[in-house]
Amino acid sequence: MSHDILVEHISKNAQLSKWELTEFCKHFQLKSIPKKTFLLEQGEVCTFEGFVVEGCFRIFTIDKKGNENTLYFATKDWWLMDIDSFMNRKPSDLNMQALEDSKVLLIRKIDKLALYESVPAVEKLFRVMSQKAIVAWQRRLIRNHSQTATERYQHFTSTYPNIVTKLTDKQIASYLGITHEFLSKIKKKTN
Amino acid sequence: MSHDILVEHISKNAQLSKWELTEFCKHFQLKSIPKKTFLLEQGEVCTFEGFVVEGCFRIFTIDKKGNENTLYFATKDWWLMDIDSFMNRKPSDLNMQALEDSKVLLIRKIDKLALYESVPAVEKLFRVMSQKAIVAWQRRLIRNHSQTATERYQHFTSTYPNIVTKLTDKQIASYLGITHEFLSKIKKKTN
DNA sequence: CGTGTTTGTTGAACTTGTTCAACTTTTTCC
DNA sequence: GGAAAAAGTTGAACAAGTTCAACAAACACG
Repeated sequence: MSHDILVEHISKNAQLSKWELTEFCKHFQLKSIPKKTFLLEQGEVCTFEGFVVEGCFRIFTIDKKGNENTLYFATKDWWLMDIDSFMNRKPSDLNMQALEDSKVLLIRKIDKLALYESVPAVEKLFRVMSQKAIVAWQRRLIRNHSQTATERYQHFTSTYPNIVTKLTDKQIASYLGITHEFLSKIKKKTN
Repeated sequence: MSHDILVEHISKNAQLSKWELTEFCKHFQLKSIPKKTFLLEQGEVCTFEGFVVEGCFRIFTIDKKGNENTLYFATKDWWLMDIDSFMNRKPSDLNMQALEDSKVLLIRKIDKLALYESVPAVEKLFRVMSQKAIVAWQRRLIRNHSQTATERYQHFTSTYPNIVTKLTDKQIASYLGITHEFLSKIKKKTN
């Protein structure tokens, strides 16, 4: 059952009682997202949070120059949210697109907010997960500053070998912050 | 009184009752940190969290190649913490150094953890602050990928004009992820 | 199954940013 | 106030990464 994956995931970040787990999970609805579909598109207000059960998403933004910039890839066990848009009801800068047929557990904003009130442990859960996320973002920034594109590519492929297989080189390049032509040259050299 | 600054700051992120505010604040001790002093040094385990009341800190890491990489600068109203080290009792990768005579409000880890239990609103407070921080880290990453060093320098100086005046060009360059020689050339060109 | 579209490759010229070294200016601190 | 140290400047040679264009390979889909 898909909720089991969610339960297992959150249990790594906070201890919730059986009742709390049930309360938490019951607001999440399973939804199938076909390949190439956008779960969220730049300009829309994000009114949900999602947890990937199956498949893969790319979260990216398109800047003024028209370049795609990939923030992250989300496979099983990753969260999909645009915090800024969700919190402040503002149009999102992000696109969330399924790279293959996928399944997500979705919670509506109204239910999420109610959950914070009715199950205080959910505050801790998201506090802890958010703090872990900060650490990850900080580390990625440091890597971007201290490593070459080649090193970053190697780090990415060795850290996420199972995600890499689902991606095109173009998508990987937009995650690393380089052109896909240059990634092609990197791959040639390191072979 | 220095606690007033803290109260004002947290009130922007969560609504705490008078009692909760008092409970929260009473665990913070004011400490003066002379210029150039390290509040935390790479390799130590971080057992506190700090809130800057006065002065300025630089939070940076030194990588294997010996290069300094500045994560952020913290002036009045900013938090000082190494989440990873604090949460997981692991040696920190970070240095927190006062750039001028500074004052911080410090809370010990043991008190912070107790506070999460005794004042649940503190969970929400740090959940909200952490989520805001994630948004900021994501934005910075996108900027690093989509903008040139010149654009990033201009963004930094216009976003933090009051911090810039406290910094050397070397420190700014290490924040932008470029060499100080190149920053010097950028400044010459844009004049 | 084939054809149109997207993805990947390669090279040449170019831009951005680095390195090193020599020098000047500013700050530190006794 | 003056010597030493740190920070900033500049130029030349270099390395990393981009751009554009042309072509090849892979994939999508009616």
